[in-house]
Amino acid sequence: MEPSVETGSHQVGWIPDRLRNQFGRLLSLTTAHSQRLVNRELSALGSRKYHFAVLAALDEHGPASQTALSGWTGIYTSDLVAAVNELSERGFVQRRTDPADKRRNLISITSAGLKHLEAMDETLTALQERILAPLDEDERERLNELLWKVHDHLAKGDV
Amino acid sequence: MEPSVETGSHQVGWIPDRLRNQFGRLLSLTTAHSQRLVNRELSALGSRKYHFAVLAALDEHGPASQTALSGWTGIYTSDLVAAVNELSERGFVQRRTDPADKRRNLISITSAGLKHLEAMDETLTALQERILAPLDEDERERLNELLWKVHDHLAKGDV
DNA sequence: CGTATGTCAGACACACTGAAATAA
DNA sequence: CTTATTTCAGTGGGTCTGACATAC
Repeated sequence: MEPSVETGSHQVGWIPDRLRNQFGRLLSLTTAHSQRLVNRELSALGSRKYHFAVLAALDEHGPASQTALSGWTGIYTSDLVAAVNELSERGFVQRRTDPADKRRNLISITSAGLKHLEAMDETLTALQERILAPLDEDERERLNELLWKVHDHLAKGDV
Repeated sequence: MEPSVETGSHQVGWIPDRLRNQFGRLLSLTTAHSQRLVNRELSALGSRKYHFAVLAALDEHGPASQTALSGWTGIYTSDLVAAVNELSERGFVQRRTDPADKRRNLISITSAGLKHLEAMDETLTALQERILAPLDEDERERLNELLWKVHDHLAKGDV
């Protein structure tokens, strides 16, 4: 009775109304889709989002403590430990104790890390282009603007 | 003795450019925020999104197999097992063998389940209103339209 | 077809250890 | 000035949800 189901990501025919009309669901479905693609691209480079975020922050700001990195990237410090470990194992960052404050670590990006960052950035930029393909420039701007509005509202914690 | 620890999202001042300009990041941040709120509301009702999705599908479609539910909700069948177990433990659904095909389960919603669904629905609708508060009607429509465009493009698997 | 198991990422709360700043 | 207390950075281990694979 049901039309055949494909393998891979599932396809949906009918969707319950209450689900279709839920804005949050549209948001999370779209996010899930695009994050799946992002992860696929990044994992081809042996990385994941945390790595990109940390390297980007280090590149743009310069050496920083883990607490600072946490603040800028939104990654919890406890999760940051693992990310920095992984990055330093691969020689993408260096961790040394801040001489000025011995309880603090100073993380800095290496040239290998910079190269890796650029590779990830290019990949992600190209991917983003493919994801947004159906939208023209105006629409992209509009979408960004509207999303930021909602985001900022949520970030303020009013709701 | 402990001053209460502020829980919640961290505040960001500066954000690295490469992160700020990543559309995928904006998407996932916004989603994360709103999902956090959704989870908070639902968990106050002792539920989570899977429960809502399953009950909504059952309510709108009538008794169905787990495979069908999986297709409509996007929940993997392996995860659906747990969700249906939880729901049936609370008396919100009933699981019985399909007399027409003995290897298939027919899941149906109970009246208690229906009541629970309505409660969740009301909660979520109210929450959605709060989340979208900064947007007027036009903007909401526009945002939905643009998101659907991207979503459908992704769902087609072209990218 | 359904169920059990398991992996992995991400978000998050907590407890703990040193080191630093500060009050007594 | 030097203890005693508090604050703060980093680490570790753990929980939970969600997406997803696979074997029975």
